[in-house]
Amino acid sequence: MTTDAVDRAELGPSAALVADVFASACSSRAAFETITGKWASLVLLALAEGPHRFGELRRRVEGVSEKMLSQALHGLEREGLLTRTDHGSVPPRVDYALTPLGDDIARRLRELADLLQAAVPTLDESRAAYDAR
Amino acid sequence: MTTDAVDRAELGPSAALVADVFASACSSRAAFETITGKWASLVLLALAEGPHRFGELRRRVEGVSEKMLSQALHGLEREGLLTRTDHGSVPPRVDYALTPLGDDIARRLRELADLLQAAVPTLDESRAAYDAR
DNA sequence: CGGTATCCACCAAGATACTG
DNA sequence: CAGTATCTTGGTGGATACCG
Repeated sequence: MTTDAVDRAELGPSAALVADVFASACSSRAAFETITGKWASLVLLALAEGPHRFGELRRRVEGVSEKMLSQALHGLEREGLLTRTDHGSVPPRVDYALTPLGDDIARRLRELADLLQAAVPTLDESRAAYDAR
Repeated sequence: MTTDAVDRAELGPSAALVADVFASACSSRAAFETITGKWASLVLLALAEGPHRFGELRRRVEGVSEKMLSQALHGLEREGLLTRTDHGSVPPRVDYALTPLGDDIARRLRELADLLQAAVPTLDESRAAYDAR
């Protein structure tokens, strides 16, 4: 962590923690941006339902391209949120699964998604009202 | 909602819900993308600590430009996650505050951020290990 | 099947300047 | 103070083609 974040450690609601998502240099912020990325978040959500193969993810996450999926997968693997298992067989088989940390995070994302899914009518109304102005 | 999502309603953990974040046409997905946007998520986190003025948010969310902040604010207001209160005074004073739904969402994001902040050592290690390969 | 490589278009986003 | 307007550019992401 940076010393800036240490200095600020007594201020926020996350007082006991040294890290700070608001700090642009903090690695928690970088991880936060990876996770909240357009595709990465949906990949995490998909993997929360169990391990998936590349093609399965491609189909599950509607609209993702191979390139973006590959990129998201690498990013999440880098942050240690998922594991990649290449079975080295022919035809190839590669499984992606969440690590414990990844699973924790995915669960929160799931709650968020559930909240949003339940709020769809409210959301649609707000948007319509805003656009009508 | 799309009929596809209705058809899929009995499959996932969100079985009871008709909406589906995985569906690119579902409004919950649009909201999900707004919320998980780079700046919007940090704005929500900041507002979870109480109402803020424009300038306060600008300072709190390290690295955000006026343009991006303004944009994020409009997006969140559109989704009905925050309210904008213009006091119409001179000098101008405008307050941004979360709606109940916005607050629900922000709380989940806070949990996510806390998880990440606590995991910083793990995160740093994973990243270093991955980059070393 | 599970990707990578390359090219390209577009737009997100920064910088700057200006206004109510 | 609280923004909007305009310009410019770098990176995101789509399409296509190809490889182990």
